[in-house]
Amino acid sequence: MLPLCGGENLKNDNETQSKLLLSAKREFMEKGYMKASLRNICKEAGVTTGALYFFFQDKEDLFASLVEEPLEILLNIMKQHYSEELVDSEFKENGKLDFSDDLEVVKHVIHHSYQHYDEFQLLLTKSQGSRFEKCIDQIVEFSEKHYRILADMYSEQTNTKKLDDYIVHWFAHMQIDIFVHMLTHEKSEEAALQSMVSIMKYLMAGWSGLFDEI
Amino acid sequence: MLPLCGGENLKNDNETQSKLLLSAKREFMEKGYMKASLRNICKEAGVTTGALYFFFQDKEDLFASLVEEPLEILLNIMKQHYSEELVDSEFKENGKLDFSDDLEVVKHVIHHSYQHYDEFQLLLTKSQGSRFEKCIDQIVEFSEKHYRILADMYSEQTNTKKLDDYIVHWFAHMQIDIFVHMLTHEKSEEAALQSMVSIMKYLMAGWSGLFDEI
Amino acid sequence: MLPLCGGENLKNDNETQSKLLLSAKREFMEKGYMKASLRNICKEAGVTTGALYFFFQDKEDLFASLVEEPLEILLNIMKQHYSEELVDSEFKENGKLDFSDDLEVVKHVIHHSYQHYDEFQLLLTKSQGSRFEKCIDQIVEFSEKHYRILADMYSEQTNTKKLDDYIVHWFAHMQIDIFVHMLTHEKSEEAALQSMVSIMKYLMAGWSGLFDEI
Amino acid sequence: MLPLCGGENLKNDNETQSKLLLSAKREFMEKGYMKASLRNICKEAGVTTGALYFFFQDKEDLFASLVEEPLEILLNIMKQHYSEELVDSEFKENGKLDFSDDLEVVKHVIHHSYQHYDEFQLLLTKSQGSRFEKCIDQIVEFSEKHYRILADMYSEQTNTKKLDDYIVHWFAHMQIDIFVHMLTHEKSEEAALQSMVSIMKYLMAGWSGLFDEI
DNA sequence: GATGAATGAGTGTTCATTCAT
DNA sequence: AATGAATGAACACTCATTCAT
Repeated sequence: MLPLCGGENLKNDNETQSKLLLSAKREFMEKGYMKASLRNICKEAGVTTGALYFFFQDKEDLFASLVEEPLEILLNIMKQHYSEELVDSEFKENGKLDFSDDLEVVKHVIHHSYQHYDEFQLLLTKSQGSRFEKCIDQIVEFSEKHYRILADMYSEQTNTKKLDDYIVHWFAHMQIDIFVHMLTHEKSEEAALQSMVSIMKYLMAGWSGLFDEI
Repeated sequence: MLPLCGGENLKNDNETQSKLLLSAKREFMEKGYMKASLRNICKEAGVTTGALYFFFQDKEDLFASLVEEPLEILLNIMKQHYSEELVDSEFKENGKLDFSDDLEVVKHVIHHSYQHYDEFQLLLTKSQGSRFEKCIDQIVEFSEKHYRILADMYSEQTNTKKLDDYIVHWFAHMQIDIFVHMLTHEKSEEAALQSMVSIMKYLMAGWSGLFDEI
Repeated sequence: MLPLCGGENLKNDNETQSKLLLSAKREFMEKGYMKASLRNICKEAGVTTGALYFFFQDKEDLFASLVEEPLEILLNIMKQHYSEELVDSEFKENGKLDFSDDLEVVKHVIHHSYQHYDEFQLLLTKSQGSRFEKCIDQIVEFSEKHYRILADMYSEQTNTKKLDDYIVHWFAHMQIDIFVHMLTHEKSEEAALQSMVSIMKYLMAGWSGLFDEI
Repeated sequence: MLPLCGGENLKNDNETQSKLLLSAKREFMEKGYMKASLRNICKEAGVTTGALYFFFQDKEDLFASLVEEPLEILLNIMKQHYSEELVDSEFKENGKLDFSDDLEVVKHVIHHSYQHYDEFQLLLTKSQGSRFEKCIDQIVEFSEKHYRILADMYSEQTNTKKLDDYIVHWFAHMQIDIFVHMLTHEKSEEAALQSMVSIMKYLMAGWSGLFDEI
């Protein structure tokens, strides 16, 4: 936390550790968490197994060292945006929900995840067998809470029915699925952003309609 | 040998094989394809390793014996529905796309997949490492082709712009994601059906709007 | 032995057994005794494992059923020729050893072994792991005894030194090696015969010289 | 690391590896390559299976570690002798072929192979199933080329007919067979040498006669 | 910091053989 | 005469992990 040594990330000071992380990233990317071989990671890094166990507790810790921080940051971005959003959340004169903040989050999140493209690939498509295999659920749960609150506020203020939990859950899930889909299929941030935004708009357009349905 | 029982599936006549399939289903369900241990499956079935290899070629064949048929049937349901649909596809007077056939497919598909609940769980969430790990893509590809054709027909008849491939791909993907999500989260067929249908309606409502966007 | 049923080999009366023997020959030829798989032999023969064990005691018995008789016959040919030879063995006026009988044996042996080409291939190059893996030694031993007697007779009658055992052993061995070599490298009986004879002549030419050496 | 002991082979520094090699030699010798059990080798060496795989890639590598070097050296001895031989090859006044160099090779080769007696036993009689199973052919091919050249030189200089390929091949094969035979049957180098030399002389005596035959 | 030797349980798979029917 | 289900030990090999140095 302290900007010692000029603020450089302390972890990367060590060359061996860096080589291991790089090699690990390649191996996990190629084979996925379970099939990845620590033996191989060490060999590719030009380092012995012992060295790996000096820096990392075990296989899972090595994987976590790659993906944990980017995930935490993502979660923090969402947390922060959502709390801000709730504070100044207002409804426009036309009585429609304002999703402009949501689009901001999306942009921010996409930017962050393309900054750490490899790490999010690992997290979203290569983590089966590790403790991160359910990380999507974690993210969903996060945005689900947000939409639950948002929906409740809306239905209170417009005297419409309360949205079913499963609708909210699904909406949140859908959003994350789209996000994952983008990250998996679009190589460039620009393309992803464009697709994502137009799809989000499409989804959000029908959102208020949900409150009128029986 | 004699068709006494009215042509009941011959495969399951054998007790050992049945016990193995049951035991395998439990093991795969619990640990996923890769971490599942054949030794364990045999032990739980009260059978030796050799017996397993009498009935199944290898680990993958054992897994396939559980999930292949349900998957094939699902694909056939989609294939059949889609081909019928295209034949008598018409647009209502109000110029809107008619998704009533799609809803029929969804109902049929959901019914089938809840009849083989465990098998689809295996297929969709436990197949990593087997040749079925990409089966979702296979299903998506299937419905994507369908929506591509549907979209082209619509834009021709209404003189609107042709839909981008990625929009079509996303729409198809989304639909499958919802399906997977339902299957994973809703225990009962009724609940799943209800959720699925209302979400499909929501998605389809905005569909024609896509053709007007820039 | 009795020419019942028209003299047909009784073994081949049974179709299943014949198919097994044929399939076994192919498998042993392709993979050698050890790597041959009984499972595979049965599958190729279109027969179950149990059937194999009805006709044959075990893997070795199956192999023996293919090669034993041809080997016995070969040994008998040698035995018969050699005993005849010793009876009317004489030395020509020029005092040289008469190998014309030996050439007769060679011709007979080669004829027999090309009549059962596959079986001798099995015996000589594919039998490792079975009780026939040392059958070459058996044949060598046979002809060694013959040459021992022949050499002793010669040295007695010509008052030359007695040949060392190792020379006799080597001479016998050499002859068999040549035979094996021919069988392995020459596809046609004619070619083999021609090569074999000229080589034998070459070897035999120097034979008498051995008795003069110190 | 320090060249204390005068550059002694570093491989054998390790005790476990040495024990494994010793145990492996015994097992391969007793059962042959295919039937040898790595489990057993490890047990006899008082070491776990993992240890074996730390030092050797697989079963074949373990076998190769025993026999490869001795074989290479043998091939090199032949290569070197043969190339020297061709350079100063001359024919004596009496017009006979000079095989004195060949005898030198034989002596050298026999000395080398008795220095590594066990390894050559493995190579020549226990290697079936490994990549060395055809190593005799390799050696034959080597000396065959040599005799082909030698024969051609002779026939050119004496204006005699060119020797058939199969005669040359057979002569080379014969020589190697004798060598293998010696190594397999004579325990001591001295006995082997004596036998080998006298047999070689015998064979070479008739060699020039081959050029006169039709 | 890092080495490299070693562990030991685990993997999927193959095999010759048996035996009730 | 032949089936086909079942055995159970064995196989080569891989793995994450440990630890004295």
